[in-house]
Amino acid sequence: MLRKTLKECPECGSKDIFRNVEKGETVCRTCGLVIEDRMVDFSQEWREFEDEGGASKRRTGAPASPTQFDQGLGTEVGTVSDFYKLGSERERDRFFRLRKWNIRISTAIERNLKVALAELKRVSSFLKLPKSVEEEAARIYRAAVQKGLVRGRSMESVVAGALYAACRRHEVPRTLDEMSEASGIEKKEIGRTYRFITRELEVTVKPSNPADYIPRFASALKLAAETQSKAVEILEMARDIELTSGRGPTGIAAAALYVASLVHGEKRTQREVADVAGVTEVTIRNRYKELIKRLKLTKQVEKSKKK
DNA sequence: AAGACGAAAGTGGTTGA
DNA sequence: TCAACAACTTTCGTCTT
Repeated sequence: MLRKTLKECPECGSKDIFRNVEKGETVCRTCGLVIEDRMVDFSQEWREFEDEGGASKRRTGAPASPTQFDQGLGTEVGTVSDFYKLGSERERDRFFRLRKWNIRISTAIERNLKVALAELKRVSSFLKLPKSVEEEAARIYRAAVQKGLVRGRSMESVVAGALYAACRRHEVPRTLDEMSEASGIEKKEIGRTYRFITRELEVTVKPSNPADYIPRFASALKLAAETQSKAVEILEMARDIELTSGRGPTGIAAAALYVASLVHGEKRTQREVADVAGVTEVTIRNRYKELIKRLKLTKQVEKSKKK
C-alpha cells in the first residue's frame, strides 16, 4: 500500500493534523482544511460516498509527489455527474455544501501551483532533467509560492528560476541560455528571479563547478572519454592555482575542453566548442591562453600539433 | 578559405561610497 | 543612488595553416 502519511497541512502548514481512519479523512485542526490522500490515477478515477459500501473498495494509486500540484493531497468533492448518484434531498444539500466550501478553499495558491507545475514539467522534460531535479524544483517553487514570492513576477520566470536552482544543487547545471530557450523567459529575468528566490528561501547553492559541464559539452562535441577526463584533469590543476575563481564556469570548462581536444589529437575549432558551451571564441581564447601559460601545457600542445 | 588571434568598444551586473 | 569595475561579448582587421 502506497499510502503516505501527512506531516503538515498543505494549506496553513500546521502540524496539528487529525486523521479519521474510518472515514478515510484527514482534517487540519487549525484551518479546517479537509485533506485526503488522493492517489488514484485518473484512468481509474472513481469516488465513493458513505453509502456505497466503501469498506469493500479502498483506494490505491500513485505515491504522493511534489510534482503533483497538491502533493497528491488535497480535496475534490466530486463533479456534477456525481450529483445524479445521490438519492435524498439531504445528501444533495450536503454535496453542494461540501463542494462550494471546497472551491472556496482552493485558493489562488493551489490553482497557481497546478498551472506552474505543469509548466515545470514541460520545461524539465525539454531539458531532459532527471526526476530528482524536477522534484527539487517543485519543492522550491512551492516554497516560493507560500512565501508570496511570485507576486510581481511571472509564474514562468519563477518556475525557470526554481529549475535553475535545482539543477545547480544537483550538480547537473544547465546554462542560463539553455534554461532561457526551454522556458521562453529572458536570460536576465531568470537570473534575477533565481537570485531572488534563493536569497529569500535561503536555498544554498554551491558555486557551480566547471567540471560539471564537461560531460555534456564533451558529448555534444562527440569527444572521446579520454579527452573528457583530460579536460577534468586540466580543470583540477587550474583550480589549484585559482584560475577558476571569478570567471564564468562555462568559459573555463570550454577552454579546458578545447585544450584537451588539442592534446588528444581530436581537434575541435574554437567556434565549435564555443557554440556548445554558449560562450564566444574570444572568451575561450582568453581562458585558453591563461591555461597553457600557467599550467605549462604549451609544449604538450605544440607536440600534438605536429602529429 | 577557414580558423586562430588580438585590439577596441560595448553590455549587463556587482560593489562600495 | 551612482560611479567604478571586472567579466564577457561583439565586431573587425590581421596573421596562419
